[in-house]
Amino acid sequence: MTKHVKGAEALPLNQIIAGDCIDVMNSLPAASVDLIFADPPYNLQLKGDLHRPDNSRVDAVDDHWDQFSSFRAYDEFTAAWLKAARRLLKPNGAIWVIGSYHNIFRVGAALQNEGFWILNDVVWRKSNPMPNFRGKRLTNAHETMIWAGKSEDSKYTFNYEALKALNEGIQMRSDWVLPICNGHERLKDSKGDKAHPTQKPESLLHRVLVGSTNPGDVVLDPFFGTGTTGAVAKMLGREFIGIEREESYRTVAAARIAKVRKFDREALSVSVSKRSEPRVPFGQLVERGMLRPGEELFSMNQRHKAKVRADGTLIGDDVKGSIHQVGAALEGAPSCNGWTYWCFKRDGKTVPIDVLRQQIRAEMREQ
Amino acid sequence: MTKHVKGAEALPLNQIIAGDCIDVMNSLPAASVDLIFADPPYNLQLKGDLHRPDNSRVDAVDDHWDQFSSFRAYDEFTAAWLKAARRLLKPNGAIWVIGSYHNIFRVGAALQNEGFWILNDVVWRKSNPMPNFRGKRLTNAHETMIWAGKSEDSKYTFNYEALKALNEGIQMRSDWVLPICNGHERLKDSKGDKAHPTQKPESLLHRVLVGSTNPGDVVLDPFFGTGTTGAVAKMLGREFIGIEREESYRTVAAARIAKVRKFDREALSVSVSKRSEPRVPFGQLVERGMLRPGEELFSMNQRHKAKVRADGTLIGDDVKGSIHQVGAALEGAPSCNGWTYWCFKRDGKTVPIDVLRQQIRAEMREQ
DNA sequence: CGTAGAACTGAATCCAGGG
DNA sequence: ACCCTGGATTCAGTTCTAC
Repeated sequence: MTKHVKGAEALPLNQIIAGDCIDVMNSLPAASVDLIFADPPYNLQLKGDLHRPDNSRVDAVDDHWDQFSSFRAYDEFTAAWLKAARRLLKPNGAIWVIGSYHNIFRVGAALQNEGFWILNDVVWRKSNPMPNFRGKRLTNAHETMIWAGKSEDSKYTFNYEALKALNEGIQMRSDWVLPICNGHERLKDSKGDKAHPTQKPESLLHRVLVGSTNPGDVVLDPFFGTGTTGAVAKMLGREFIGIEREESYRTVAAARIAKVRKFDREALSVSVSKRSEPRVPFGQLVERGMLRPGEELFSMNQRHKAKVRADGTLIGDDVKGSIHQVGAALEGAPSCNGWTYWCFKRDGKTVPIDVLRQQIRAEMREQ
Repeated sequence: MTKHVKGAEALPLNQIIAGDCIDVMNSLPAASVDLIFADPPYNLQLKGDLHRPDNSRVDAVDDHWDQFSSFRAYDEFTAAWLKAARRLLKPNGAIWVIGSYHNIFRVGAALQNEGFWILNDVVWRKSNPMPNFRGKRLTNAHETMIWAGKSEDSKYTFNYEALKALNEGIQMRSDWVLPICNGHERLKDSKGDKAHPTQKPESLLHRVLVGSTNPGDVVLDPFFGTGTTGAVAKMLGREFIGIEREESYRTVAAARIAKVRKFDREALSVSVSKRSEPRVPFGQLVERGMLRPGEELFSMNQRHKAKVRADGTLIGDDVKGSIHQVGAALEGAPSCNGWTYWCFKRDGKTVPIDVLRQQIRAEMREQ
């Protein structure tokens, strides 16, 4: 299918175009696209191998397309594809770009330099990220998306009520908790290996497209990969244009999209987290000043006491550890629920620490 | 209090220094600070706040002022204070910078350009953000912090076990859910208005300082504001240096910090990693007769065995070497922790050799 | 057939210290 | 500076295998 726009050039809709995205974008008619979703190379700069504690090797992103000789080279690449992308956007068009700390700051600055107007940065909080195996940094548990209008005065599309509905009637926030793409959704090649190292979950694109496009809008993805953007666009009744350099990815994407039915909501069902109470680490009571480091806690039976430390552990006579561990040790029990075991004193009264946890949970429910 | 460092220049500790942060930082001795926490301004309307690297002021009524020159001026300001900050850091020092989508991408790119090495970007997920009243965008529910080492090979401080303890035994992630600063913690001026527009919560600084400094470390905050960094540093037994241009903020901060009490020493101790335990050569177990030369060791999975030699090496089928080397070779693994891999037999029971190491370490602690 | 437990996996800038 | 070696280090899943 092609679509004719003012200027008589044809727009190749619902196709995957082979080639370098900058060249291809430059060959398409200007001001013809409503939304761009881009998942560019992150320039991860990985060095050696990484092993899990069980000695298995992590299958890293070592593909040639992620290699850049320097930040400067990456910046030039970024400016070039953003320029081409901006030309394609209608005046009221918008763009989403996803990245990690390796590249997102350079991408964000480049967006601003090119005249895009940032509307929000959105954090994808992964419910099941890969841990930091060596314990040398924080678990890298999120990626960042930037949502920007073509210019400061673009009348961008924002379906406020639709997103609010997706969020159980509460205004959608800038942090989205979604699982990574695995299980059956993760596309495999003929050998059973993952077809693409960085396939994005459809739930993420669902939220992006519901929130910032209308049915019939044209969505372009210059780094199409295995076509998550195209698959979700088709389900949601949006038109897509994919650009992808690697033949193997194009093949997988084409087969995938062919199987998609419009309004195929089944594929989007995000595993709903159990409706259980949120976990509140004891350390949070300390960080938030509800209990002071050095303060004494007393056991329910008044037989034992222990001091709170700055890291949210307790120290008693010859025992250190979590509220549960210290409670268990002092009672000589195999286990102990520290939340119901320990109390603190306020104004002469003895108060169970669980009261403070309830307080935090109540706050969390409010918004 | 001042502290004298190599080079005979005095470091003004636990003081709030009046002045422009770039000038003040340039007047302090190089390589003298362990950590910098910075919450730089990012209101682009306050053009008078911006300084070029040559210290000339950006003219707010400049006719040529547009979006582009505004970004350029902000970039120059950012590069200038980051350069000054980097000079102050010890080789193994690190920096935290907090910002929002208005400025954080420019700050992140500048950090990388100046040679800092990003360790994590951390999302502060606000549990009670201000809603988006007009319903034109997503609720801006987070801010971004960047944690970076002075250089790629900095041996930065990371108290992994302490943060894990704060999170009740689960590795700390890059997204931190903490409430915004309000209630009693929020400082008010004499008229009852908030004393500072963007006062950060102490819980945020608690986590930053527990995780990336040790007691006694010097923490500098070039945009001190009402002194959250100083207040938490004092509580946690860290030394602080604050720089603030506005007298009203300095006054509020000084009064605030004077009221803070340091936690006692025991409360400041945190959970430590096994890595900090003294090293015990396996040969010592043999020398001390805890294991006899010729004795057989068995792998944890019971699949392999090897004999102890008099020099503290093992000999198995076709392999000789350290407990680690033989374990790795037998398992075909890239590496192996021999201490947890090998067991010996005593009175019919299988005992991990690590028990003997712990015995030696306990003896070492006694004296 | 169902269930329990083992195996596997994910955009990762993932070691420190002695010779 | 490099080279070598000891030895510390994981969370939330999904899929596979054994019984």
